[in-house]
Amino acid sequence: MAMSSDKRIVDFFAHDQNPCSKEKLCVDIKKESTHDHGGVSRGFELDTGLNLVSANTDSDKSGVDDEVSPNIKHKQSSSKISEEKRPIGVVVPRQFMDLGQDDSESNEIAQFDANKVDTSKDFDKTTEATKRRVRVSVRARSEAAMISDGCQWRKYGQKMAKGNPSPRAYYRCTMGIACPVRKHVQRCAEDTTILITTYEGTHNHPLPPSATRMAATTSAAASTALSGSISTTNNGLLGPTQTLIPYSQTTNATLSAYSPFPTVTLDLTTNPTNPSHYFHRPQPHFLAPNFPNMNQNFVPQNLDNESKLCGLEGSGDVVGNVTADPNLTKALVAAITSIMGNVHPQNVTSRNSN
DNA sequence: CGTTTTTGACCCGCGC
DNA sequence: GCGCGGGTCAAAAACG
Repeated sequence: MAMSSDKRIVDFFAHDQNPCSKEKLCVDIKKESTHDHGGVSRGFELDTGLNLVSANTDSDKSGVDDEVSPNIKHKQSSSKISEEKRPIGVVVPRQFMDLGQDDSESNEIAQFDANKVDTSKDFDKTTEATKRRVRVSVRARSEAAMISDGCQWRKYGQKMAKGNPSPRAYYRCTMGIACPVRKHVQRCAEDTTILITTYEGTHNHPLPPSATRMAATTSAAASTALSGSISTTNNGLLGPTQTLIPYSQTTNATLSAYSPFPTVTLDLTTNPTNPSHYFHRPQPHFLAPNFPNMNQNFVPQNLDNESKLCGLEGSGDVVGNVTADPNLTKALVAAITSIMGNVHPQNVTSRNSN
């Protein structure tokens, strides 16, 4: 796949006919990686249609397999996922980039064509698709092997990821029968006290209250991240419109394009007492839930230079100029809700800049 | 003895 | 086409 220079339309709607949205989504892909260590960039065009993750909106293909036991569907799911890989990234967190690479040729503009958008189409369907594909990555300081999020997990694999001395552990949700939700846990390469947990999939069972509270924060994070207008900038820092999700004023949420899936990154390690360290836009209306059942070793701390430790510094972090579609926000919130549990409505925000 | 973890092997997608 | 790397499987080991 030509990654560094091709522009392509990501057609989120199979029945894209109604150009009801005039939103313009300009994405300047400075750098993007499909892996934590990667450095391959991709330019792309985005529709702000709601099928965030799948250009193939064939519901027969997207709606069933994920409900089947991954043990049974493994061979199919692998190829299917790749088939549906479509970038939707808005912000590429520097911490997930290969800091050593300088992919200058990848600095390109991908422009969203509003005429290709149809936000009136089948929101439910597209939301369902999104539920299954959006990833939520949580960065938190923890001495434990993984943070307690209210769900039960069974480890099914472990791998050494390139560029990171710490192994990546793979877990599968065991709270429900054949629950397709998975997560992987890995320590930050630059700061091993930081635990990076990435969730993917849709729970097919009720979640305990603790998981629900987690969901509230992650969902709000995604919502707020998406509601922001992110200017195209490569100024070397998280951009001036980088969105802060105030989980006790310690959460930094970004929507990442590094993954083949849209990925919301919740950074619970950032410094709340030094807001100038980041360039966050406050969201005073947000009601930050707590994590009462978090593992006691899970201690979000006020640490300066955290972003540097994790590689946040450098250029190319903010790559997008995004005007979030409220429906886009809803879709992503729904996705995270499905991953983490229910969301308190008051925590869901969206802003339509048009 | 049932469940969970470990770990080497395997599959698949992607980049070269 | 080949190699690399991520993700998963599944048998064996460990655990409770």
